[in-house]
Amino acid sequence: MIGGPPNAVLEIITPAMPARRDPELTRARILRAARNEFMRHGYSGARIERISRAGRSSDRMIYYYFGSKEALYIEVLESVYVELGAAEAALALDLADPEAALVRLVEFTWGYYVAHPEFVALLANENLLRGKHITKSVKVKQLSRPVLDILERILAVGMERGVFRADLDVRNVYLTMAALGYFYLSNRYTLSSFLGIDLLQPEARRRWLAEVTRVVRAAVRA
Amino acid sequence: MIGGPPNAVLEIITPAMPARRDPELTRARILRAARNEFMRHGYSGARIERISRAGRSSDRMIYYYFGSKEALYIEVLESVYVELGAAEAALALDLADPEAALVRLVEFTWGYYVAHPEFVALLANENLLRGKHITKSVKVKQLSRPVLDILERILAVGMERGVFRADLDVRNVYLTMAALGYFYLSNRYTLSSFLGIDLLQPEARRRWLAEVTRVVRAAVRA
Amino acid sequence: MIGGPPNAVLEIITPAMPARRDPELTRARILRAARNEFMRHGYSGARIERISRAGRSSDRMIYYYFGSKEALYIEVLESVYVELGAAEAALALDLADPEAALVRLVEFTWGYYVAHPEFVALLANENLLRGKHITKSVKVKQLSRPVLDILERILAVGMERGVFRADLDVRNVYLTMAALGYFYLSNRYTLSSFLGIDLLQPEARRRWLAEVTRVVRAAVRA
Amino acid sequence: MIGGPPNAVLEIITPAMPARRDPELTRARILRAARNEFMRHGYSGARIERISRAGRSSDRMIYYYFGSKEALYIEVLESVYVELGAAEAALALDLADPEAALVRLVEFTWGYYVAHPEFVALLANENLLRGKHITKSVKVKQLSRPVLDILERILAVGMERGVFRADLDVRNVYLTMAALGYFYLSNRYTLSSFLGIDLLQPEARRRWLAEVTRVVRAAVRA
DNA sequence: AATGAATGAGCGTTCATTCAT
DNA sequence: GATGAATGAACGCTCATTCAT
Repeated sequence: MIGGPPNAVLEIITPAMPARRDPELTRARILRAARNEFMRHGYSGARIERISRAGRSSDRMIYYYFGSKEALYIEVLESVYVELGAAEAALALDLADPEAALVRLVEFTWGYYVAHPEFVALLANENLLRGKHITKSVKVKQLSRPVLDILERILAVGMERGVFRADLDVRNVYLTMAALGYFYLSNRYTLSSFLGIDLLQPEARRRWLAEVTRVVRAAVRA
Repeated sequence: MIGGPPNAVLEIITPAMPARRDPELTRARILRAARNEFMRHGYSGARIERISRAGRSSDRMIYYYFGSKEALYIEVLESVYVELGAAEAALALDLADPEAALVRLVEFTWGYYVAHPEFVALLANENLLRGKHITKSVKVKQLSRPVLDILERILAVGMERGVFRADLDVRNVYLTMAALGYFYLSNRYTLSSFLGIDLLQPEARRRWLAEVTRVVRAAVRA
Repeated sequence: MIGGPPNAVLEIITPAMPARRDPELTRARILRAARNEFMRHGYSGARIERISRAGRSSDRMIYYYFGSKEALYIEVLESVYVELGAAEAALALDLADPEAALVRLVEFTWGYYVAHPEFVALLANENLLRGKHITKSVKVKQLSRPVLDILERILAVGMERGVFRADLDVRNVYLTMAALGYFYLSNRYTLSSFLGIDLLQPEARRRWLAEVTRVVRAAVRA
Repeated sequence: MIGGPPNAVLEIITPAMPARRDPELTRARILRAARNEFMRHGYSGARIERISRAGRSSDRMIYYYFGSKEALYIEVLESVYVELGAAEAALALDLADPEAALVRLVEFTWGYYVAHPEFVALLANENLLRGKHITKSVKVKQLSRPVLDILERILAVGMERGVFRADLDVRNVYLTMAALGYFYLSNRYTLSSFLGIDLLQPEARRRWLAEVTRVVRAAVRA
């Protein structure tokens, strides 16, 4: 009742199934399922069993590969940070036109949030828990977040040329840019009910990106 | 973990040991404890037993008064919305100077978020759950949120006088104002680690309010 | 919040409501509701709260009037026995024709079970509990069950005249008569599924009464 | 209430202390304990904790193997039906003498009820709940109950030979046979108190079987 | 005579996790 | 390297019942 035969049967049914018992693949499937589960339900609401089922694995395997729910969660957290960092690093902005570059950065940031709801949700959840888990990750602390460097260079060029105000602080500009995009998405459910409009409609989203761009430009304009 | 000091403090607030058979008080104590618990741990992470202990009551009484964890949560949610609405309604702004009135509104909004971390946390949690519970509250739907009316009047006067741009949308301005304040506070843990500064320091908070005010003014300026 | 005013209001709404606060009536309503609840759910499955609601009273009143769930149950049990005894005592059978009288008694017994499903259900439940509660009732023990006397007289006349076998035992005949009627009704759900017919259909019931009558007559025939 | 004797007995049955990691055995022990508990207390009165203790397992394992109290109950129900079906199927009756075969079937049926009080109790309880759970079992519906076929063949031979009445209905005869045995046992507690004799005494039981046999024969006699 | 407030004990169930091979 | 069996601790919730007026 234990053991090989059932697997043998599966082998026949799904003949060319790539690398069954491929630890890397199993691990990746679990991680992906966990990201989705933590995004949807938060840390406490997430269920090991749902993750293992969605990842076509077993509870036991999660402990085998990750050790604990918290360790799995932290790895998920790290992975979304790593991905964001990679996406930021891949940004190739032309500093010749700092205003255009800034607009591109605003668009990129907004686009990233839109494309990665799990990033928004996981951060929201982690803040809800007052950074309880993120502080345990050594990896997250070591990660570079290229966006500040990029923004700094944009602002430096813009200020030097006089197209931007001279007293801009890179962290303030970053916060403004991030806040306007993030808040709209992270709070879309309560805001939609409060404002009486569906913020998720493509048209509404397009208009908000335009507004964010306008506000950020107004904020930095000399 | 058990003990005197916390009770001693409450003892002072409710002088002669709260009449044990005071249903309104019992109910209120539970509600207050629940608000705190849901703020700290989110819906799933909140524990009925911790709430009943903190409210100096029993698990059983929570079900006696509220029926279920979810119903209690919804009532907490309703109560924070009611309180915000009352605070907004109590705002008496002088429309003679629309710019000053707008700044006052920005300060009020920011001040409210700072003074009511439970509001920020509960909304964040509710959005994490995709508005799962708030949609079940009929009360929240019926509540008026006076802030939009107030802001609308400010903008109307300002636009009429030409001190504000003519194409302002009240919801966009509200979102900008709310986003800049809310995001800073709701994401303070991940942001602090990312930016390498403690955003909760009074000095940092003061500077951010100044920046928010500056950005909002820049965004509406004619 | 406590007290008279709400009742006063009800007085106006239901003007001629007979004897509100009539203890006898309230007691009777509870008892009737309890009988129904115990019939439907058995002793353990019965809920005090459902009884009080169905009896338009409160949990508290049940304890006020009856003392405990078990005492209420016993009183229900007693009441169904009392009613059956009264119905039996009201039977006026013409002993001139013992065969006809026996048939009449079979019909009466069957008719009583059909008309009083609560009797069948309560007995079934009490037997399930191995007579746990009925042994606590002094009243049930003191009750006379006239049916045995009646049957005895019928059999005596019949045997004397030679229309019945001479070796009949009154208790055996009673058991046969009761068993054939009771079993069909008490086990109708499992039997219906097993036999593949709906035993509750009027036509099926009518046929079964005919069969019971036939079997009893065959059993006593000389 | 805790202690040696009962365990000592089991120890003998399962000699060397049951290999703790034997899922089939664990499952079987739970099922057996559950059957006993449901028989004794009905569905509502049964306690998961008592079952797990009696089955020398844990509450948790019940959910591991069966999923819920109701699912466990249904499986118990199915198991008693399966066992009865197997016992019926094992009956080898000589149809050469239909009268003798019928008597044998009556004796078998009665003997089965006597030997399996859990069967009687579980059916009584299930009917009390109006077949609430049994209707959820697909297995029970698919089970064959060989007894009707057997009885049909007996009656066919007997009717053909003219020793039985020509108008017999197999279901009616089955009901008569089952009712007379089942009712005596299922209602023994209330009947004992009503008739003033202990129906469980071996002598009383023997006499009743004789009476049942006599009545059934009288009912089918040509 | 009547009742709203309160409760201890226990319910079925689920959680993340570890045992043992 | 991989896994089915097993588990302690707690979860949200409900039970019949009593307190206090």
